[in-house]
Amino acid sequence: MTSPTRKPQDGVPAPSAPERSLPPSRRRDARLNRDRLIVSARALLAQNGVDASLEAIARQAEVGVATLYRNFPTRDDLVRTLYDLSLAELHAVRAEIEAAPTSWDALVVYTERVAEWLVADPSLPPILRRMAQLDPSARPAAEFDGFIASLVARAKKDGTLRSDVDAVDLAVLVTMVGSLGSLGAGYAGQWRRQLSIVLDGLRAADAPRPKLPGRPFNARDYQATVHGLTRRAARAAR
Amino acid sequence: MTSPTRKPQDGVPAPSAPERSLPPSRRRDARLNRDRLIVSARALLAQNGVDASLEAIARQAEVGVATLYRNFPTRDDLVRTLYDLSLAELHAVRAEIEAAPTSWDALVVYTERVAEWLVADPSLPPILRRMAQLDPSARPAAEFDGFIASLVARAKKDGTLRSDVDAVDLAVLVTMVGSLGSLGAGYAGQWRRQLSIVLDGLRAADAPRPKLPGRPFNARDYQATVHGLTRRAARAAR
DNA sequence: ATTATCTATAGATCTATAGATAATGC
DNA sequence: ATTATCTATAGATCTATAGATAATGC
Repeated sequence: MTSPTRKPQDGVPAPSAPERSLPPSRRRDARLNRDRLIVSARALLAQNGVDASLEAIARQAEVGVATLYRNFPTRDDLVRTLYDLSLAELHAVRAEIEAAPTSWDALVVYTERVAEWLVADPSLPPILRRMAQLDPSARPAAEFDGFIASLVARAKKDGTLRSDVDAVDLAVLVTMVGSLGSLGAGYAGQWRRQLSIVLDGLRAADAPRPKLPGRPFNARDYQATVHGLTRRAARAAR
Repeated sequence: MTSPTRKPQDGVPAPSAPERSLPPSRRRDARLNRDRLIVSARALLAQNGVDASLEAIARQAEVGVATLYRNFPTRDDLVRTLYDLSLAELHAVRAEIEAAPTSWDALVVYTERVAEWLVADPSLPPILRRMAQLDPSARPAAEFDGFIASLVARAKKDGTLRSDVDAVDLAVLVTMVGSLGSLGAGYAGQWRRQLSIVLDGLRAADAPRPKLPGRPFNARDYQATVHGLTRRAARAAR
């Protein structure tokens, strides 16, 4: 029943299958091409959304279109593969959370790592949206659910987390901070400041605040960066 | 306080011209068609990004393609028009801010209204991105700049705003909250909770916190809504 | 021998425009 | 009479596949 050929089930992919680029038993050139396709796909999906031209993806990967279709018979197969690969990265976060010394630290690790994951890859938003359409019952963060809920309860009891928020508020806030990835690479680590402010808003009122990380963004760079421009382009245009 | 007259620079529309749908001297049917095109364009840009098919926009507006091209010779003319229309709405916010009794209230009005503006229209993100590419020197919120900066200074002196943030942090946070618009209509007013948490993070540490608005989102609805699904579709898929 | 790649191509859809036809305002 | 709309169409680009050609592993 379970053949060595990968047959992605319609539902959630088995998280036990880390889905390496491909079983290492295949031809070297084939694996290379597939990897190139994945890189190009990430880039073009980030730029043009889920409907990015498949021809363009193949072109950028310096590969014939047919090669793309051989690896990914449909567009959704491609999207699903990118999704699986990204999700595998997220998996590692759980151990990090569990290693945190206090419940509050665990919340910080959770929000920080997940936000970082989102920010680092601007192809994720279109991919996540599409996956949710394909398969609304699949939830990327499902494995975290119960876990985070108990963490939230613990942090409230410890008196570090304000008592009027819940786990969903947290998830929404992380999504929100993660959206700063669309501001472009020039934005660099500034999102940590914003996350820090959000965390201060989540803290119980009497808990002490740490210093904000980084420094305020200068207004000129903000403009350059806010819509995906490089600083150089913005200077040139001015 | 900047000069009342705006340089008629490429792209920055004179704010004195609210750009009504069209000078009322034109043919009735023409105005109607133009309005229909604008509505359809908003819908399809929100759904498919700036590269949405012009043919599809015309089709949805029940109008021939040539009519679209007559009104908007290039895609960018269309985008620019949508941008101008949206920006005109934003203009009204300034008066509201000035009417606020305290500096902190003014900040609340600013963040709330601008976030609301963003959340209400999911076609804005692609439009803003495109406009920034077309014309990097134009800044949608430019008219607010000096104004907000002095507001920030005032709120710090009043001891209501924490002293280690600046106006750009504020702008980024608002953008961030505004991004929740992409979560879909089912999300309704939940973004106000998130904004409220952000505001608490911005408050000076010793200032008292108000209660969060609304109630926590239930986990099931969150899933349904987080990627633009209707609740009904999510239920059906389960 | 097997597996994968590339080239070529059919059919669909899109952009952009020219020319024929219809609706309005004066 | 003027202004706007529609239909039709050329050329570009895209998806998806078939058939010919090349590269690998055993």
